[in-house]
Amino acid sequence: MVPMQNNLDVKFTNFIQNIFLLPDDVLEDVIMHFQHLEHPKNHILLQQGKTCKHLWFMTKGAARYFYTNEEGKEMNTWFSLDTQVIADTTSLVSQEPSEENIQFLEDSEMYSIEYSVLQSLLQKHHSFALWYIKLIEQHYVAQIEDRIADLQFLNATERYQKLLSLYPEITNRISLGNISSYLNITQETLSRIRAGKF
Amino acid sequence: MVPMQNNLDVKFTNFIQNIFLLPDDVLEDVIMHFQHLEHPKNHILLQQGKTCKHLWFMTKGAARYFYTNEEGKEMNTWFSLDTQVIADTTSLVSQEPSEENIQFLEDSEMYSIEYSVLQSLLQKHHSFALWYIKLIEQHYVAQIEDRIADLQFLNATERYQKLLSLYPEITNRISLGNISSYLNITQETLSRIRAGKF
DNA sequence: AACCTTTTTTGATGTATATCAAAAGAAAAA
DNA sequence: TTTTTCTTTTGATATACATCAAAAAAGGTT
Repeated sequence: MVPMQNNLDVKFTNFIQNIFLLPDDVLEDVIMHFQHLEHPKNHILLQQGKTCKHLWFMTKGAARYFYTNEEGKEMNTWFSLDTQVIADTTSLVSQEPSEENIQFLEDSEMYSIEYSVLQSLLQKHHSFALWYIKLIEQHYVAQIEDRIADLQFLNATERYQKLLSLYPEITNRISLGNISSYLNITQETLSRIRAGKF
Repeated sequence: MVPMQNNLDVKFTNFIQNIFLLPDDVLEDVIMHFQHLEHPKNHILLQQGKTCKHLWFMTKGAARYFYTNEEGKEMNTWFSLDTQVIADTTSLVSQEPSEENIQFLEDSEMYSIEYSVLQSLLQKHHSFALWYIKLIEQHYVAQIEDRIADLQFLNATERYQKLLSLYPEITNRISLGNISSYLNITQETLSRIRAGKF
């Protein structure tokens, strides 16, 4: 249960209200079902094989999504920086075991809501269901389709440049190994790209 | 406006009801806002640069999503076969111009609903909003995330085999050139994969 | 500062898949 | 059937990026 006085909470409510404006009473009912959390760097938020039981709204920090392949190599599938929704969507919506891990790359702050609570709020408030539709549309569909196009049509150098233009500060916050894995290239190749060797 | 007597319509209402069960009165209100359409092979349903103003439920047929790149080459991004939702989701939800075309690869049948009508039905019926959430979750998120994983982690041969296991009859319905473009490989490479040369 | 650990860079070589050119096969048209 | 057109296959070569090995640089720790 979240008291609504301090700055962080204002940031969070703005995040919620920017997705789709909720009536005051609904906003209040929704917000009070969120829990404020902090997790340190390296904390594993969701583990491969476990079902994703929460939806998180990160207000500060950085996280990676990754899975460990047959050879034991960790492959990053996604990054979230600062104000972002976090969840393994596939596992959350199906309530089946996740195929990936979610781990923080910085000390991070977030608000969480349980899947069952989310479902009952969707049943309870028509406006919250409309809000959730906007959330999915904006945060999953748009971003994800973009990523498909990148993987399908851009080469390694172009993928890196696009990531840089989207997150100019990413190289100060996330290691080259983690970035290269997300870009689907090796660390060596990314190093050469940065040195301008292609 | 759709009379609900014949077989095709039953197939369509089943499709709707399988996503999420709607109360009879809501189902009736929803169904009557759909229009039945047929389009011949090669018909362009949506053109690059035009905004996607409809959501379609294909009940029979085949379609491809593609865009034309700088060199004038057509690149397939998606296939839909038989009972499937069709739309350029990014364009539909943003109501901004589409970056891709949608074209039929066979004579096809479908039901369509206009974007603005869809929006007003979402406002009007809480249960229809819950239905739409399930639709997005099942038809966009799950499929799309799977495609990212395929592009990121499978090689050309594995991508082809996975497509075959999902649509065993695809080679009889869709040309090798169209399939290879979707798999993000050349026609020559796909031909060699099929001949077992890798 | 010196030491240890992690991250990044460099070099040599290998591999999956692309490109270009042309032949073979299948489908459609005359 | 013959001709034309479109689709698929084959061969030779090129290229983007991976892999393996090792050195260099950067961060942390005592």
